[in-house]
Amino acid sequence: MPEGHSVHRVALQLGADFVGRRVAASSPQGRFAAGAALLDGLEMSEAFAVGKHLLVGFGSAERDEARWLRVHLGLYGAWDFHGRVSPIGAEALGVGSIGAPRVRRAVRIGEVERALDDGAFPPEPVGQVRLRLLTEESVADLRGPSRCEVIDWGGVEALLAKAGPDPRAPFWADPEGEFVRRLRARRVAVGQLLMDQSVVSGIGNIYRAEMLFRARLDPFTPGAAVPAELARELWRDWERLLDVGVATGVMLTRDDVPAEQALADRSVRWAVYGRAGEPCYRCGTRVALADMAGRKLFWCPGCQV
DNA sequence: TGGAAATGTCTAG
DNA sequence: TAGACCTTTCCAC
Repeated sequence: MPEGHSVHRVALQLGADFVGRRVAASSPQGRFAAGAALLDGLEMSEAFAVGKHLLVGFGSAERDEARWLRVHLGLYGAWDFHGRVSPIGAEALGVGSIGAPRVRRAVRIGEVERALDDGAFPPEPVGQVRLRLLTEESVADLRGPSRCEVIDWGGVEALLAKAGPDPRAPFWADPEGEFVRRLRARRVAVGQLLMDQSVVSGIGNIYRAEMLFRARLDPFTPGAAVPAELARELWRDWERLLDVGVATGVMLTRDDVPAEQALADRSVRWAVYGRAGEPCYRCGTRVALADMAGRKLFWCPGCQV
C-alpha cells in the first residue's frame, strides 16, 4: 500500500533487473491476459515513476514507438520480486554504504520489504497475481492494482500533463515554483491540496499528516493563505522525505527518533498518523482525528496552528 | 471464520 | 458525498 516512494522503488528495481532484458509477460490470474500478450517477449526499455504512476516501456527505446505498461497500485496493490533482486535505494542513491551485491530471494516492495519464500525459481504464483514479468533470473509479480493497462506514449504524456510535480521525476522545469503556484492558487484546505495529485505528485495520507505536523501547519488553512516561504519549505521537506523513503523503503518522518528505531518499531514511526487520542510528542495535546474529503486526517490541534 | 480497514482514485447522483 | 473497485491482513468472535 504505497505512497510515491514505493512506486519509485519499483521503478528502480525494474531498472536494475529487467530493463535491457527480454521479458515473458503473463497474467496468472487471467484478468490481464490480453494486456500481458501485448508485452510478452518484448525487451523492457525503461521504467520510471511519476507520483503514484508506474510507467514501463517495452519493445523500443524510442518512447513514442514503445508500448507502455501503466500501473497504479491503488490502496493495496503490491509488487513482489523473486529470484535475483538487486540492491536499490540507499546504494543506488549513493548515500549510505555501498556493499557487495546481495542476492535476496524475494522482496515485496510496499511498506516493509521482507523475505517471502525460499522455494524454486520461478516460484508458483501465490494469490491473485494480475501480471507476472519474468526474465531468466528475476520475477516481478503484481497483485491488486487499481489500474493496469497498456497505453502508447500519447497516453503517458496525457498523464504527465495532469500530474503535479514530483521531486524525483524530470518533467518540470521549475517543480518547486510549480508546486507553490498550484498550492497557493486554491482556497481549498492545505490538508486536502497535499493529497491532490494535480497539485503535487506522490503524497498520500501518511506523508500528508506528517508533513503538516513537521511544518506546524493547521491542515484546515486554505492553500491561498499559506505564506510563499512556508509553501517552499513544504516542497523542500517533501523532497527530503521522498529521498529517505526511496532509500529505505519506509516512510521515516520523525527527526526525533533514530532511523533504526523507527525502522524496527512502527509504533514510534509517525508523529500523528494513526495516533488519534494519544498525546502529541511535541506539546502533549491529544492527536485529533477528522474526516477530510473522505480520508482520515490526523493532526495536533495544540501545535499545528 | 467473518468483517473491517488499509499508504487511492474514479464515477454517479 | 456515497459507493464501487481491486486484495490482503488483522482482529474479534
